[in-house]
Amino acid sequence: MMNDGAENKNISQAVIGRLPRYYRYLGDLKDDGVERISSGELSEIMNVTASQIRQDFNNFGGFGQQGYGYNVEYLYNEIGKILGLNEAHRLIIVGAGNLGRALTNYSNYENRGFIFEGIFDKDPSLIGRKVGELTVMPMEELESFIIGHNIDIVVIAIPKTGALEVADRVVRCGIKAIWNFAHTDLNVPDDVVVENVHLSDSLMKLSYMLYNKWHK
Amino acid sequence: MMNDGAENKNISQAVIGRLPRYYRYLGDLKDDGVERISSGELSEIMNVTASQIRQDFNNFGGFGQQGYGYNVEYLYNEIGKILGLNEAHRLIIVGAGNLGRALTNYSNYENRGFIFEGIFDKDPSLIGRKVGELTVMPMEELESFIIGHNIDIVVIAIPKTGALEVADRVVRCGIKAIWNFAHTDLNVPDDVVVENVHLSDSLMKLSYMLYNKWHK
DNA sequence: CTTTTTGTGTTAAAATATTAACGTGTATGT
DNA sequence: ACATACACGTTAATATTTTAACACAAAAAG
Repeated sequence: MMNDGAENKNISQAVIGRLPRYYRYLGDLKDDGVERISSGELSEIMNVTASQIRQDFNNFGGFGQQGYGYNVEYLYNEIGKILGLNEAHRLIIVGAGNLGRALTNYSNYENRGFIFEGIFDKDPSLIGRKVGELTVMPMEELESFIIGHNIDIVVIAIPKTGALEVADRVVRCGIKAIWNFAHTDLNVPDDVVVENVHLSDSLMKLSYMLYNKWHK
Repeated sequence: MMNDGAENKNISQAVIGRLPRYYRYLGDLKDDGVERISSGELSEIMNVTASQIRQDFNNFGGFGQQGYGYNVEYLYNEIGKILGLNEAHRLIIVGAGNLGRALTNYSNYENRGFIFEGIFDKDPSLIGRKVGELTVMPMEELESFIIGHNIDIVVIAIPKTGALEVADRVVRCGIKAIWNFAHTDLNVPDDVVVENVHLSDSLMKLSYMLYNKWHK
């Protein structure tokens, strides 16, 4: 039996962090034509415990049925909704360097629903250049573009010098979500969410694990 | 008083994940000329509890002194050693697309000690092209290059089709660490460590948080 | 030199997260 | 139609992580 849908329950970061992975595996299963799956089967494929899977889904009310399991397509769609993928997101990228250009192209392929509307840089020699289907714009137009194009999410892909200033500027325009690739932490108000992708940190973690393989 | 250095203690993933962030803040403090710092001061700067900081460092034996705190430079160096940054790492990138090219340049600037030795692609039209100081090589030369140049770490920056095969190939050459940007999980032996950077997952997490800001 | 303050390493307590156990509803097979 | 097996949601137990408390060593002050 389903409960209230748990809209006002406090979902832990641990659970949220696992949702995209569920979504990915369920998408693959769907593409393979799999119609139903049990927590036990999924647990084998994903290398997690069946208990954790049921527990995680139950945070949002539970999507399965006793004796049957989960309908793959239904579950896939429900998790998509939880992740906010039913609505389109409009993004801009600040920084037209290698990383900014890579993200423009990469994410357009992989992520339906995340639409890259513009790319900015302060370097005059880059302005006007094409990046995929976009044209690099000067930083002066940042604020007006955000407001005029109803931008949801700002991607910061510039060195740490300048990242904090850009964050301040976009927050003042009402931006509530920042995808931060700069090598620093941002200081933003409580109602603004930041997802950091610190590539150096990730590489250091790999380095640690390489030299300490005996732990797991 | 310091204990044995805790070489054989089992360090949790939670702690390891925080080490690079400590390293980053300590590096900044060092650059600012700060000589000593207490867990209390550091906790304010980093927005974590002082207790956690002391607990984390104590996993490795503890680096501070009562009544004094921590010597910034010493602590910075010690954490660097723990992360394996005292030794040079030789990397290659598989995939000379936008992301692969971005990583080549990005990481050379940001990360001393991680040396990019080569870049590979299966697309004939890319082979021979310059990426920074490197020249794109064909996939046929992958194995011989890894062995000949004593490569430590392989970066996978290709679409998920092909990623598993590349992982198999490099593991057969004795590679023990993979930095994986492909949109899939790799299946590798137990003694090989994989650090995943799933950008789509990260973006979905941001999307979730944007629509569920009330959970902290 | 003695006293007071500082701030660690460490132990204990509280909070979270994960795993296991189980009762019950649904599907499947005879 | 009935019995059996399946597999969920849920509760309970275990394990891990985080936070708080404290005893004592070193530094600073008097």
